[in-house]
Amino acid sequence: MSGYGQFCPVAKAMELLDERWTLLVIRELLAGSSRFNDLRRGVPHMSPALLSKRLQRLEHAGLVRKRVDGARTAYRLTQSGEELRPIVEGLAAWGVRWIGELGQEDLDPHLLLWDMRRTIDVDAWPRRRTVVAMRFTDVPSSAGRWWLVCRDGDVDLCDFDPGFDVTATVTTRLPVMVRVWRGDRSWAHALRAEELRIDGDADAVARVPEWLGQAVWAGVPRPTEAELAAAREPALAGAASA
Amino acid sequence: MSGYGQFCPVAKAMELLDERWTLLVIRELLAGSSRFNDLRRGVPHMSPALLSKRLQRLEHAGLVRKRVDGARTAYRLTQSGEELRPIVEGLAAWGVRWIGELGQEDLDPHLLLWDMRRTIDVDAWPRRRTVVAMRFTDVPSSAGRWWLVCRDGDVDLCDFDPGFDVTATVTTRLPVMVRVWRGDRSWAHALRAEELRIDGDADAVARVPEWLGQAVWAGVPRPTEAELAAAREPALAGAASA
DNA sequence: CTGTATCCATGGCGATACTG
DNA sequence: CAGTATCGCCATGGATACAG
Repeated sequence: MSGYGQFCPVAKAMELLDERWTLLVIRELLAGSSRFNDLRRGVPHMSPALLSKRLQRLEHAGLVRKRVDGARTAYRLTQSGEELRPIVEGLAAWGVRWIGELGQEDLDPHLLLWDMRRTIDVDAWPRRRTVVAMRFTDVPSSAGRWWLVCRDGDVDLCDFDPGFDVTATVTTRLPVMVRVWRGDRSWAHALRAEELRIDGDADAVARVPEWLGQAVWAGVPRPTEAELAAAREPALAGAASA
Repeated sequence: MSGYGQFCPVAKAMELLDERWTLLVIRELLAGSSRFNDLRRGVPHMSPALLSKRLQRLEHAGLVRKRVDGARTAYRLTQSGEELRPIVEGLAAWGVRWIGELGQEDLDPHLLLWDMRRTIDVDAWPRRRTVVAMRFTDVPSSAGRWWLVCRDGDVDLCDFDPGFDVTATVTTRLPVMVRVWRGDRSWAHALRAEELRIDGDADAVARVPEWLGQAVWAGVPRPTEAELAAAREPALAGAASA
């Protein structure tokens, strides 16, 4: 008996969606990944066996359609899966508003850069090859140096020096970069506080914040002071006087 | 390591919300239940130990505030918890649209009547005492007979004959009533198909569907034929023509 | 009424290795 | 590249009994 024994549509939905990893896989599909290994990159700590199992289950439930084209396989959301987009976006907004504390183990530079890479608005970048290097001073060098290579509307992410001239270098600590990416801090704020440095061609330096931007959900308004105060008391408490 | 190791706000939200039962407890709180035993009634197969544990965890995470008033305890959602309402409603709408198949074990008459009872719009009922009996022909008599007693803006649910005059009696099979309640079928449709009968005072009989109504989420539009067809193919497949 | 304590079985899931 | 196979643990949560 793994179900809830309820006809309530929330219960029926959660029978499918509350399994560990499932909604993150859907998040990846919503973000546009369709290859097995691209999906894996978005959920690094998930074993391939489990990812496979989840995809099968989602396909069985009609949220995902698998298509094999020769040697390649693609997973796409169906209409049903696509309609989870507002829910996943709502969860992102809720999470960014109300879960501010991150553990050290949540700070994965690989995931951060992978997310940057796919979010980057290439049209804001110069047409000619532009390389932004990123250096995390608090991370072992193997995961502490990254290169974003943008050329002609295409972005590549390298964890090794690709050898091209570096247009600008961002140097900071990983938690700072995550905070900026999440939108908890602005680029300007981090720069002013000297928690983050950008070096290189003067013209490029000024434009790096715009080039890299922030996560798509970073703009969600945070709780106001009044809301934080209210959060310490029940909402709509229903006349607590006396 | 029970977390996801991701700073993504969806992942952080799901670390909390993807635990079994959690979102159903939140659903109950959103519906207005605040007493431990009222909450229990909404999640009948959940052990009290687990409910207690979940409430503690939600309180710890700041979604719920516990208040003890003398011998009674009340759990209320905070602002943070309250802001999950659109997400839970979205899940309900999604579930009702895309998960139509219910197992026999999902058809719980107790839950159905409990949901009816709390949804009923008492203002639509007569002011004088009105009793609607419900009889499920396919359910063992112990859970097959119910009485909704409405008087002066108050509704009571009984699983035993309260002894009052019965104004009208609904007789049907449980799956039919659930379908009607979910909005998969209308009262009128079920009556016409003779899957459901209403007996009693002629005037009352005509008004029972209006008195009982349907679940709040029953009105969600179902997938059109075109959408169902599309559901069999990937959404936004991105030019599949060779 | 509002929980807590305890016990135990299950199976989900993490880890690793391996294949077409 | 796209998965499957296998193994074993331990935490999750189901069941029951009991307490303030």
